[in-house]
Amino acid sequence: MQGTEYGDEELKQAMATELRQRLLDAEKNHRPLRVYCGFDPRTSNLHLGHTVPLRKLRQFQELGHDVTMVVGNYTSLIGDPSDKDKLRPRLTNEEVEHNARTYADQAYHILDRTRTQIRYNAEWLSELPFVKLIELASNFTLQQFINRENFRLRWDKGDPIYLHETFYAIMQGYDAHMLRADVQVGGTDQLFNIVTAARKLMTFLGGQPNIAIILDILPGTDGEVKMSKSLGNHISILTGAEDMYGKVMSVPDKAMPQFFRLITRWTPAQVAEIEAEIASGALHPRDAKMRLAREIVTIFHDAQAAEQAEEQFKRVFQQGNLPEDMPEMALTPGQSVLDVLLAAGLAASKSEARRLLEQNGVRLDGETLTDPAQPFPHPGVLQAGKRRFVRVRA
RNA sequence: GGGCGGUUACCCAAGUGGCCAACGGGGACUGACUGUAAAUCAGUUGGCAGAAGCCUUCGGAGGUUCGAAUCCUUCACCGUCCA
Repeated sequence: MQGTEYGDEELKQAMATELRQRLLDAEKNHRPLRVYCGFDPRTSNLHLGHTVPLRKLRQFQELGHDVTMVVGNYTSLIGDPSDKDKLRPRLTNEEVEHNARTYADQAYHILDRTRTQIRYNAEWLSELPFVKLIELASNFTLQQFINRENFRLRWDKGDPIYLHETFYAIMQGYDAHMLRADVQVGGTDQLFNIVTAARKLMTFLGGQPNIAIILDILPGTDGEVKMSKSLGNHISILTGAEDMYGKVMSVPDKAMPQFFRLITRWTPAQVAEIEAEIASGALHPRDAKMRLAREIVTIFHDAQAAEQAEEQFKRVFQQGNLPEDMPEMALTPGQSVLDVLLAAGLAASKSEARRLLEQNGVRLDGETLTDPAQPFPHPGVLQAGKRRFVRVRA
């Protein structure tokens, strides 16, 4: 249950107990548990936040259970209202197909490809007759939806809540039923969909309700709010080793516990040990974070890349030396400092370049430049701010 | 279908004829401090020129005016109440 967050101790205990019981039953019948997690085919570029449920699925795989990723190509007609307040345009089948494939490819950084099944929920949802939907919907009241926090907020603000958004939970519940899922994994934003909707529907349809594994939300690089691309605080899993390492290091200390639990391969015992060392002062928080960064880069690249990224990090940021690789540009005769900043892509406009200069944010071979109009002094390493470098060649 | 309200820069949000490139907050960027932390402090945050100044921007189009984000007309979208 590492990394779970139910927001309610009783629910957590209930789920833990039920999971234990289900494991015993499964063992008795010599079958693995059917574990699933849905994903939204709207995204295909995964960041670390997306890997949280994947990590949990992986743990189940390692224990020998069956794992299914459900591509929500039918539910995406709605868009999960759990964390959104706007409708999104419908995707074409090709887009869904493409996103699903790239999503899966990235997911296999974590999941065992040979033990993962992929299903599309249009398979059963597109054939759900209206009369069946009526039956399913009759299990819920409007009050349940209105009391749900994210609808509640919108209700109170006077924002629209569309009728069809209430279908989402029902559809997800039906997915669980069709898969005869034992366990469903999701973030805290899925609490309602899993616990209220899916379990109820599964029971109604004559099956056993699935057990909810509700995972805590991974904060972004700001350490404050959930990692999300639109908030700009994400770490893409496709980013380079050095960038990934550096971004992990920029995460505030207070977010480390969540990173430890949610995205590393570490066991609860290992996490406890590191945290104890930090608490006792035996381990500097910075060094703990370096271990974390190294672990994360190792997962998405490999151990060698992680080591190199760490060396580069030490060289550039701890010792103030230059990075090994940096973009290059050729100097054109007659270019001013301003021209070069622009041409090197270190500033988006001349005004921005001037600002950088005024704020002492520009260095050439370590020497601060301030005059925008002066001819570019000489080839060398041009630096804007702390972390952007360009090698200017003659 | 009717009444009322809304649409402002990356986001939220002030501004109701000139003092508005547009208050404030968030975010972002730069500097100091540091563990590339975090927190804190200071500065910057449309473009061109950088001295003055000029240009583009406040949902779209048109109009009134010496002058509009601010007034009028119209269109679009959104919300809300009533039906």
